[in-house]
Amino acid sequence: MTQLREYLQASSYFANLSPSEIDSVSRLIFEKSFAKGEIITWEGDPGDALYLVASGAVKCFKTSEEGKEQILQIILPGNSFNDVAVFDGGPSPTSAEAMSLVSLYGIARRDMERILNDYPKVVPNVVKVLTARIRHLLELVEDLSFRHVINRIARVLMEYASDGTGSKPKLTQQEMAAMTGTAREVVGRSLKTLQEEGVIRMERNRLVIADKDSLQQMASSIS
Amino acid sequence: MTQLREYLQASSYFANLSPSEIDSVSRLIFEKSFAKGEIITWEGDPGDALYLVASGAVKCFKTSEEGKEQILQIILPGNSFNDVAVFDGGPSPTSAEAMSLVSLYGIARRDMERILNDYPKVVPNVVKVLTARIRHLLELVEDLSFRHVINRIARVLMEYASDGTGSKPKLTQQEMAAMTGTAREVVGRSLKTLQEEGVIRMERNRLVIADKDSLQQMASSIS
DNA sequence: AGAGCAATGCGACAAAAATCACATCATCGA
DNA sequence: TCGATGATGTGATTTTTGTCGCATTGCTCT
Repeated sequence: MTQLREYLQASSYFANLSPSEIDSVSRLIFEKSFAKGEIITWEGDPGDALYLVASGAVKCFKTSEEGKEQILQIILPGNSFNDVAVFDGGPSPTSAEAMSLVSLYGIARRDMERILNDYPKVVPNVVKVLTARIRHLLELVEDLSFRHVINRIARVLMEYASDGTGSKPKLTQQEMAAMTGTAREVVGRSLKTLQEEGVIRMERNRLVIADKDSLQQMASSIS
Repeated sequence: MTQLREYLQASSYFANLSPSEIDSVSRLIFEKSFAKGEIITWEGDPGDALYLVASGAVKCFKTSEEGKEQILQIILPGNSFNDVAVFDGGPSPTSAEAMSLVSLYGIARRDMERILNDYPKVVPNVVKVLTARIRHLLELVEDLSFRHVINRIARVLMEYASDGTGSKPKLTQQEMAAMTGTAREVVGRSLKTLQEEGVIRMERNRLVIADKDSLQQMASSIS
């Protein structure tokens, strides 16, 4: 319980609440866990609850009619998902799946409404979260529209290089493909190219960034 | 002035304010006009003001290093732009250009803050606007990631077919290319294909939808 | 340890999209 | 009305990306 309160204290939604307010909020929260591969919410579902990731990683994605997947965001501890549907009352625009064993803090929509009502201080935080999401999506659009696959992959590598905390999950080529809007084979070929150019190195089943500057270069360049 | 108040009454931000509240808000608003082709805000500029389109059309877009343009949204009368930068205080994520003679209602960031403070009723509207933007961007990503150019173009044609009000500007192939993340020539060829299939028709410099059902079909299908 | 399944590696091709190079058509001012 | 400029039409060609097919490798769970 203390753990939950500490978590909320540090979260983007509730960081500026007083301890007693945090306490009230925490009483509205339910906990839930999912095993790797389990679907947490389906695209099209009503947005009944907002989730904060306590541990593990969650991918938010869309699926095409033909089964292709586009990952929009990987949610790491401290961040939330399913916000849009909760705040506008519409159907969830994306599906969410546990990429590892995940534990979540959930807030029912009704309760979130109550919180916003009772603690107006939370409102600016909501706005910050939403604008951040917009900025993130704009970057994704920019990527898809301007950059070649190999450059997008370089960006993914930069962003998801393990930071030692172990919170970022190891990505499969399939997942990188879903993040960059391409096919798995293309990711494989791109990684091979990067390797041939000495930018990355494969070490016993582990991908190592050999030349961070070059990678950064590739990640920002357009062709 | 009455015109302005009527406009605000119907806008997504202020629809639920009382006449007297509308009146106070209206006093904070400045008007501004731009000729076709003029840049209203540059990507990277501080978000000093939020704009509501009174008449004309504004395109929000990003530009790549190589000069390619990606249009994110065409703002028609009644809608707003530059919201993100105004609400989170960051630099504007996109540029905005007048697609025709445009007249705008502007609200300085400071004033918008004041409004949010004085009239909390506005807050849910802000959230609605932001979530709508997120949903719109998610659709764009879906489009770029899942659909072929010709299908994206079909969507653009569906969405921007003139509705008789004349508020939707006639799009050039160049603009359609910027909306669908492709090159002008590809748009031209796609239009030709659609024409050969009898889905659209070119009538003396005017594009006519000949078979709306087929077009709708193309717009939703994936390949 | 070994069966089974998921993740990779990779060659060969097909398809879509981008690029280049011009010709032609419209439109809008002067 | 005549240019000038912007918008289009179109073929040829190159790049990039997507797809198929299959062999391997590596990991996990008994």
